[in-house]
Amino acid sequence: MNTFEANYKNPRTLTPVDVTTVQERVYQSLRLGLLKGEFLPGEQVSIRGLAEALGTSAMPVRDAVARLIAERAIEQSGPRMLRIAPYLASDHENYIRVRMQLEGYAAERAASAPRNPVLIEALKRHNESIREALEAKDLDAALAGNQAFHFELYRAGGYPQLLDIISTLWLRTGPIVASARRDEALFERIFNNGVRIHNDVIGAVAQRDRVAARRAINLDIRSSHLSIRRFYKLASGGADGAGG
Amino acid sequence: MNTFEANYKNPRTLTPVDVTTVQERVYQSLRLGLLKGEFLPGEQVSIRGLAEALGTSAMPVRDAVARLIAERAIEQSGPRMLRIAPYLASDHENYIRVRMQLEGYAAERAASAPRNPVLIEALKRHNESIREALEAKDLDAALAGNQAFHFELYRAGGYPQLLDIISTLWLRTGPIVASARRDEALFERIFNNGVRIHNDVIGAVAQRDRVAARRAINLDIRSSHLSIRRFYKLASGGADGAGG
DNA sequence: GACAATTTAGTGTGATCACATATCTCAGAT
DNA sequence: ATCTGAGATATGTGATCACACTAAATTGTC
Repeated sequence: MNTFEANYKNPRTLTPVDVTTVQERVYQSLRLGLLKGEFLPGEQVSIRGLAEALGTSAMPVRDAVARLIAERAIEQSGPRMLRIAPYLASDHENYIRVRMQLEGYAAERAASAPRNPVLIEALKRHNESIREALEAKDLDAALAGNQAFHFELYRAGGYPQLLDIISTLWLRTGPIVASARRDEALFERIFNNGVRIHNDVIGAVAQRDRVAARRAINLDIRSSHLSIRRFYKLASGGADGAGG
Repeated sequence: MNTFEANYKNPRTLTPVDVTTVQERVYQSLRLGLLKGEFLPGEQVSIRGLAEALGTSAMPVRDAVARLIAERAIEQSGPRMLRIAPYLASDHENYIRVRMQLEGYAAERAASAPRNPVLIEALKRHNESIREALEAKDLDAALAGNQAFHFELYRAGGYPQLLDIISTLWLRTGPIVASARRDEALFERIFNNGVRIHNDVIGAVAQRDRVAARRAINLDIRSSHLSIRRFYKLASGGADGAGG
C-alpha cells in the first residue's frame, strides 16, 4: 500500500456516484410526477419550462418528452404545442377495458403461482398503509399505497414485460385518477372502497383462486373508473379539470 | 375573378405539400423498416448511421430513436451503444403470452360486433394475397399481407387504443418473425399454416362466434411462435442470427 | 510472427443557436 | 366598451459543436 492509498483508507465506503444520464433522470422524474398527479390532464407543458423546473437544459428534456409521447402520456396538441394527455370519456373508457384485460391477467397469474406468504404479507401491508393514509387524510400517501399494492401484485404475476405495458397504461390513466383529488370526499370514497376490494384480492390470492382474483381486480378498476367518470361529468359543468 | 386567379385557374388541383415534421417521417420510416424485417434482432444501429441512410441530420433521428426506445423496439446495449431489441427466448415467450391476451381480446370484440360483410371480404382478400405471395415466393408480400390481415381484424374490434398497444408489440416481435425469412422453407411453412388458420378466423367472425375467434387467433400466434423458437434454437448452433 | 500498448475512429450525450410560427399583449380605432 | 391589428414573447424543430468514453485498428516490442 502506497502513501496515496494510505491517506484515503478504505475507499469502499464512498457512496457510488449517480452514473445515469440526465435524460434518464428527467424521464423518471416526469414519470413519477405524472403518477403522483402533479400534472393535470390536458395541461400544457413546454420543453423549456420543464427544463427550467428541473434545472437542466432543454436537450435531455427533449429526449425524455419524446419517450413520453411514444407512451401517449404527452401529446402534441398543435403544430408546436405539447400537453398532458387530456381526459376524454370514451378514450378513457377504452383504456380501462384494456387495463382490465391485462391487469386481470396479471392478477390471475399471481394467484395461480405457488403459495407465497411473503407476497400476502406485503399486500396486506400496502393495503393497511392506504387505510392509514386515508385516516390521516394524506391523499398522496394513499395514491402511492394504491400504486404499490397493484404493482406488488402484478410483479408477482411473473414477467416484467407485462408489468412494463401495464405501467405505461398507468402513465396515461394516472393523471386522470390523481386529478380526482380535487374532490376530496369523492377521492376518499374511491379509495375506501378500494381498500375493501383489495381485501378480496388478497383473499383470492391466498386461496390461489385465479378467477376470483381476476374478478376482484377488474371490479377495483371498474368501480374507481365509474367514480372518476362521474367526477368529470360534474366538473365539466362548472370548474375546470378537463382539458380540451 | 382577377387576373391572378385567372392565370392560375383552379388551384385546388395542387397536390398538398407534406407538412409533417422530419422527425415524424423518420419515426414512421424506422417503424416500417422494423416490421418489414430490414433490421435483424440484436443488430447494432447508430444515430449518425441511420441519419445518413435517411438523408437527414442526426437530430430528428435522435427524437425518433428515443420514441422507439420507449417502445422497447430499440434498446441501449451499453453506455453508448444502441441495438435492435435482440431475441431472447424467455422474453419472447412472455411477449407472445401478452399478445395472445390482447389480440385474442381484439378478435373477440371483432367477432361480437354487428355482422360486417365488408370486413369479411377484406379479410378474405388479405388472406388470398398471402397465399398468392407464397406461391410467387414473394416473402415481403406475404409478411405484409399477414400484417394487413391481423390489423384489419383488430381495427374492426373497435378501439384505437388497443390497436395502438398491439402495434407496439408487433414492433418488438416484428423483427424476430421477419428474420425467419433466412430459412425460406420454414418461413413458407409458417405462413401456409397461417393461411389455413386465418380461414378459421374468418369463419368464426362470419358466424359471430367470439370464443372461436379468440381461439383461432391465439392458435395462429402460438403456432408461429413455436416455429420461430425452433428456428432460433437451430440457428444458435451454427449461423448467426441471434444477437446479444 | 504473436501479443500488448497506443493511437484512431466512432459513439451517445448535452449545450447552444437559428428559424418559422404559433399564442399572447396591448394599443388604437370604431 | 368591443373589436381589430400589430408587435412581442414563447414555442417545437432542426442543425451544429464539444465532450467523455468505447471499440476497433494500428503500431511497437519481444
